[in-house]
Amino acid sequence: MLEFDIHSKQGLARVGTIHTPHGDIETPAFVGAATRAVVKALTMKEMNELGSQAILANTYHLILRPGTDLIKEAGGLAEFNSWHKPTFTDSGGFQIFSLPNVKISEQGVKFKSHIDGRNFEITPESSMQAQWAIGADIHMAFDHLAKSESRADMEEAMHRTHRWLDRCIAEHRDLADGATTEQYLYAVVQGGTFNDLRAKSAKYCAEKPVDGFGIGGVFTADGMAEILQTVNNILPENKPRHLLGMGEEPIDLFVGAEFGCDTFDCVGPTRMARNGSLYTKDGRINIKNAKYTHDFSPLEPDCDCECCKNYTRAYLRHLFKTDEITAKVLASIHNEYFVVHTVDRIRESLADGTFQTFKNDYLTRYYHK
RNA sequence: GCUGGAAUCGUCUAGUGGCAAUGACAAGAGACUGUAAAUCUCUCGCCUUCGGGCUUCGUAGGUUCGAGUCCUACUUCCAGCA
Repeated sequence: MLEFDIHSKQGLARVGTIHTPHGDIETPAFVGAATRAVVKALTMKEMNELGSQAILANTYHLILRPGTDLIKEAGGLAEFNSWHKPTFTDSGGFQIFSLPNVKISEQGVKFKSHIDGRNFEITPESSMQAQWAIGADIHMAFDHLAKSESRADMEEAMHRTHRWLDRCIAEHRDLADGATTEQYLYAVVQGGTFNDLRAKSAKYCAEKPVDGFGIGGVFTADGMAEILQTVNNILPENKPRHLLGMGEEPIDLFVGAEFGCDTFDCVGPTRMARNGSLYTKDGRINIKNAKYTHDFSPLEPDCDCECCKNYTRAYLRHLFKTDEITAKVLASIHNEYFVVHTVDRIRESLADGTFQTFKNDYLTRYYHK
């Protein structure tokens, strides 16, 4: 069983430590999105220096390229990409939802590679096998997101996710038998925006022999608090919970932590960075805007990231306007630092009892309320 | 000096009688939440009560119902010959 210590609690929120074979994660924590075994534009050294505790790679993408056998041959994900701290893998379930032309059956999902048109099939069993080959510390069960917001579709997707969870657990147990490494499995809670379905899904997952939980299918801050309260009041307190895919908006991180989530991942910060949308304490700014041409101040005056300590807004704008690779590097360092550090501060404020004040001050300033 | 060729939005460019005029770049702005994203969208002559109105394709004339497109002259640039 994955070890998870809880040091303090405040309502549903908690401060803890997840102990993985590759080290500890102090929670709440923001996990960097390293979909293709890399955080886009950044080196692992840079990720280390900006304070990232863990990364999350995607099974779907790694099956297509370079193939999970290759990662196994390299000695596992940590050896392959030189990230020697904790790792997660997402199951590939999200791609069923996000890609066109997938054929879903009870057995699994058939699709053509978007790269070369080859036919692939992912099943709960093959997803588990792939994740074991990749060798991340924490695996996600192969889940199914609904094809629409309708209750019927949500319910169908939830039930399929549950049936697939049982197959994932069986396969994971088989793979764990005789394995030389410790790898852990999270169940994924579905149910869309329907509280009764969320409750049903949480109950189902809560009773299973898994190491933690992913909460999937949450897409907006609206209604997120209610969903998380429903789900996290049911999930067992002593296992970690990962909020899948949320964290582009700082409010998501506050609400997520406040209502009992321990880790987050999101592609938003690095994607925003590559597109020139950079976090400041006063909200996101588009560094490409003409008004920053002569702005020789740092992006964030009291930010300790490499970008803010060394470069000005005018310089960053110049790098973006000239389409220099370094623009994306510096911007990604800053945005990733920003969210990692925001969650670090949330953790500290929960530990010392100042969370509500910190949250109010932060969000008031960020969203100009 | 002679003979050809060329002049169209900030730049390059499409356009051979129905055109406010093609495409790219540049510029301005917006979007992005378990990454088919170093991507995508919009604006880009002036004005507008969003119906339209006005002024544009080196300059000045001309032909024509109608000219960026045809004709004449001029200006500038390019090539060849002197």
